Amino acid sequence: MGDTTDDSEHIDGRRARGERRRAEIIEATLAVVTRDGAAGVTHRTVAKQAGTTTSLSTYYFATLDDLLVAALTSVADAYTARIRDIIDSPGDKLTGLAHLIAESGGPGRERALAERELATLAARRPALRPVARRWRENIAELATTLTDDPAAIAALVAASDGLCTAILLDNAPADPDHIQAVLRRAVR
Amino acid sequence: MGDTTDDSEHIDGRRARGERRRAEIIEATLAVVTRDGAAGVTHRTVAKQAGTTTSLSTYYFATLDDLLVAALTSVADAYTARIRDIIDSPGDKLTGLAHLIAESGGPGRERALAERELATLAARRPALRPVARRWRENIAELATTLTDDPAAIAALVAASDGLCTAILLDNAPADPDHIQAVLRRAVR
DNA sequence: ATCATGTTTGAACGTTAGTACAATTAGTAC
DNA sequence: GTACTAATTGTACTAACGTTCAAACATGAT
Repeated sequence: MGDTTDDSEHIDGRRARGERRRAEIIEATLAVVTRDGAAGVTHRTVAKQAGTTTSLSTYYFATLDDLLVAALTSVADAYTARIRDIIDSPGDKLTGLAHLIAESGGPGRERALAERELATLAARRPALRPVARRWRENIAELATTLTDDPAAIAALVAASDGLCTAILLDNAPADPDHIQAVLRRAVR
Repeated sequence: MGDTTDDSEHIDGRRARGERRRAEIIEATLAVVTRDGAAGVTHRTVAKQAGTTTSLSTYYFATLDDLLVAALTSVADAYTARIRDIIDSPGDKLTGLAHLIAESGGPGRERALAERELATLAARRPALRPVARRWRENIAELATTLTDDPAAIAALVAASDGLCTAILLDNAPADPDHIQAVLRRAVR
């Protein structure tokens, strides 16, 4: 997380510090979403979480919307990277996906919850829609390595999403084998 | 609040009026959720939408949470009734379900959006969780008329949920035939 | 008519929100 | 050093929030 680009020829130190602050504020935003939900995100709560002042939050993110967009983008990027890892790894892809989904029931629950909350937000704000769609597109990309049937691809995406919902709603540890069975049924 | 503490048979007209008001406020709440999202729900916005005063909203729903619970329950009840109709009707059940889901992309989009928003809210408030779960349980009930395989039932529920997400996110009219194909793949 | 009870209102309380802005600090270039 | 710019702070304003409350109203029961 903390890599500093000090090896570069001539970097404006102020800019580097600014971008670090920016990242800190985004991280604080996600922490707030995780703890209190998207409704709990205000410049004040985020600033307090980040250990700075309210005005600094507005300095980097002029409006609350900017802040939420940045936060959603960040969390979506992280999740996307996980899926990409599964696609690129040599093992069975459905097994990997099943374990990733199962994380929503364990320690990754709050992260998954945050993403879901922000995705719901996206349904109403067109600016956030492409970001929210990326998760689905990546699952679809994974599916194309398994089948060519468009219906099967759609089925896998839908099943992944629905399974995630079920896990979050049940609030119980999920069984990767069961998840995998449902997924496998979709692409079969 | 007075419940059915009165054992006598006479009808109190005031009670009927009160329950009508209550229903109006719930309807207004759903209208607000539809227009501005769950974040836009305040006693003031709801009251204005219902054409009454702020205090009347708090009179019927002491806290904002009560209001949201009532609204979510109401919309879940309506959707549940639709699924029950499909279960009880003689025609092909997956065709009926597919058309119901497809409505999320047409005129029923805002209604579906409201339900989804409230369901997301449920993930963080345990009080709302049972209500949110009912939708899934009814789909499962429909599935039991088609198969005994638990994995197939879970697959149908997950697929229905995921398809709904896709439709809402794509914001395009949905093709019932395509939906049906995905659903049929789940229970096959 | 009188009473009791449910309904409705308007105003007010204290709190917190978004936002703006002048002032201050800190780093960079000259 | 001075000048410039980005980063940061403290403060203040307005608007809206949830909630409370005493009073007024409406209506069915007696």
